[in-house]
Formats: sequence, structure tokens, C-alpha cells
Amino acid sequence: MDAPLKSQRSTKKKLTSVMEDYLESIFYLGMKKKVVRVKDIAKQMNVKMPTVTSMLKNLNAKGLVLYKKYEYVELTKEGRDIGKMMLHRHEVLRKFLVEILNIDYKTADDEACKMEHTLSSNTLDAFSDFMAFIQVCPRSGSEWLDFFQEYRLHGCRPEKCKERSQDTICKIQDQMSAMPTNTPELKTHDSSS
Amino acid sequence: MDAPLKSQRSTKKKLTSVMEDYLESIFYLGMKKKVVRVKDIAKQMNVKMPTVTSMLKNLNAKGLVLYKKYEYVELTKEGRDIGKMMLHRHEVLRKFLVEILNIDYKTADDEACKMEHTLSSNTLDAFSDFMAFIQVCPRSGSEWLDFFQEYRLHGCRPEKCKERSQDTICKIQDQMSAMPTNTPELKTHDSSS
DNA sequence: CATATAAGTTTTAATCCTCTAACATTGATA
DNA sequence: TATCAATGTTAGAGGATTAAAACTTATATG
Repeated sequence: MDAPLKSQRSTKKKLTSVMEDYLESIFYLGMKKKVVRVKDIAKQMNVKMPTVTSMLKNLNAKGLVLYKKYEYVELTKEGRDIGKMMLHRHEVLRKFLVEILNIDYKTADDEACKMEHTLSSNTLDAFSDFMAFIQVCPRSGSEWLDFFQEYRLHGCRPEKCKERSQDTICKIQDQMSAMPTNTPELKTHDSSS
Repeated sequence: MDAPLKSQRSTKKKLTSVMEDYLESIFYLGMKKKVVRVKDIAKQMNVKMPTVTSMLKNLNAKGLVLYKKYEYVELTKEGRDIGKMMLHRHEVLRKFLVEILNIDYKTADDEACKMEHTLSSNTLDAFSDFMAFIQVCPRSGSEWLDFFQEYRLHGCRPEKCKERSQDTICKIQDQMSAMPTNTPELKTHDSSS
């Protein structure tokens, strides 16, 4: 008697992050391979084929892929939309990690993959805007990012970031190094999202 | 006959991210509550008490907590180190999300909690350094972050970021908006880390 | 066509984390 | 001390994801 005619069709809604990964991988493979096979997905996802088979049944039941035994795999409209979104998120994050934080590509790609499920759209947008801003704002730009790399390598030595006295700069720097773990409120865990 | 005298003691090593969460929560509660109880952990972790009990047995077997039926919970040296590290990671990430990206506290806290398990130490350090750099580099600083918020709210309008012609700025801006999803190599999934 | 090899599936099981329901202990209070 | 409420534990179960082993189907080639 609860929630009578709610779930419009299939077992739908509530995807796990693993399911999202599968959709992203299938979408990605579909873009570069014409046909997508169980074997390809297994390789992309770093799992064995039986794992893929059972997940495909799952996603098929949810109306996200079209799956029939021994045939190629295809995404439905809905599955494609989700896969595409996940790939886009992935790319935004990787771009941030590579271009702003200067993380090496492989690592950035791995970590983007993990971050992409946890971040809200708002946060994602903020990352994206931040990157754009850095390109746009004349006070920063690529030159400025170079200073950041310099700073990481050689510590407090921003002679090149002029416009302020060395004194001020290095005082702040010392402050940061000694920064204590100040531990404000830690919110409760949340299984949502 | 495999790996004879390897695992120094207990079932140790290979923590799941959930285990890390528990250690972080216990560490956090220990800092503000004198004694840590099952009930507190359950509340902090948003799970039921039996879940906590079984996890405590688990962590106890791994030598990360000192746990005896009906008694208060304490961390071992090793458990405390891990808990402290996780809390530190949590705080670095939340700080980044709040101070740089201007995400609201609650959301930032949630998302930091998820990110803290997946990012490598190197990436974490990069986040941390980046924040410090923004404080230190005279070309950026808090004024500059205000420009970012301005930019997010009103789009391409960095009159305040002088030193470059409006034309150049808005050309770049248009470029970014139209930015396609260019999809370079997507690396394989990796269950490591 | 015959059959070997590559690809895919089924079955069964393991691990991890969680829950509900029922039972046990502790501590305070009447 | 008897008892109640709060706290904690056990037992049993289930969902999610994974793999190993054995079996099935598809396909290419002699």
C-alpha cells in the first residue's frame, strides 16, 4: 500500500557508483569502437567477464542498456545520457587536476574517476568555472600557474610574483607551515547522494 | 605454506574506506568527548549500533582499536594515526571546497568525506599547496578569490582584474563556453589505491 | 563440414557492510 | 534491592560486487 504507482517502469532509479562507472565505460567504448563487447567492458573496468555479464543483466533490468545474450551491448537513451554525463564530469576533474594542480595524467585520470561519483553538480560546476576563471582573469593566467609550480618546487620564493614585499610573503608562508589541525565541526556521515 | 611469517600480527593491513571512516569518526569523537561510545559512533557514522559493534570487532582484530564488550572504545597508536590522517585530509579538502570554490559548508563537508579516501597523498599535498600558494602569491590572495565569485555570478565581467584588454578576456571566455567534450584517452579502471 | 579457439554465460561462493529483532548489561532511581 | 530506561550485543539475513570453474555459443580456418 506504500507508494502505489511510483516507479514509472523497470526497477529503475538509484544507481550505485559502480553502475555509473559501467555506463561511463560503455559510453566511452561506444565512441571509439563501433560495437561494444563484454570483453571490452571487462578490460576497461578491470573486472572479469562474468562480472560484466551480471551487471549487464542488472542495467538491462533498469532500462539503461539493451542486452541480449551473446550480442553486442548498447545503451538506451537514458543510459547514454548518464554515461555521457559521467564522462564529462570525469574530464572536468581530470582537467583540473592536470592543468591546475599539475598532477600527472595517469594519476589524475584515476583520481578523477573516483571523484566523479561523489561530487554534486554544483561543485563540479565550481571546478569548471574556476578553471575558466584562471584562464580569463588577467591577474592569473598560465604565467601564474607557472609560479605555482615554482612555489611547489622551491617553497617560499615568489620573487616573480612581485607587488608585495618579501617580508609579508614569508610571514604568511611560515604561518601556513605551522598551521595546526584546528578541527571545527565534523558533520555526520551521510549515505545520500 | 604461502607467505610464512609475513603479516606481523593480527589480520592487519588493507583497510577499506569504510574502516577509515570509522577510525576518523572515533578519532574525532575522542577529541571532543573524553569517552567514545558505540552510540556516538553510530550517530556520527549514520548507521545502527549493531553495525558499529561488528565493525569494532573487525578493527579490534586488526589492532586498530581497543574494544571489549560493553566498554568504551579507544584507538591504538596505529588506529589513532590513521584516524588523524583521515581527519586532516578531510579538513584540507573541505577547506579547499569552502575557501577556494566557495561551496557551502555542509556540502563541502559531505564531499570532502568522500574524496578523502580516494585521493593519493600527492594529490592531497597539491591541494594543500595550492591553497597556501593562493594566500602567498601577491598576484592572487583573497581579493582575487572575490573576483572569482564575481565572475561566477556575473560571467565575463572582470573589470576589476585590470591589466589586460576586455577584448582578449571575452574572446577567451567565449571559447570556453563553446568548449566541446573532446574526450582524450580514458584510462582503464583501477581497483588499487 | 569439422573442429579448435575466442567470447560469453551459469552456477556457486566469498567479502563487505548493513539491517531488524531479540536478548543482555549497566546505571540510576525509587 | 528491584526495576526501568538506556545502551550494547548476538543471531540471522540480505544487497552489492566480485571471481573461479565449468559449460555454451560463435567464428574462423583447414
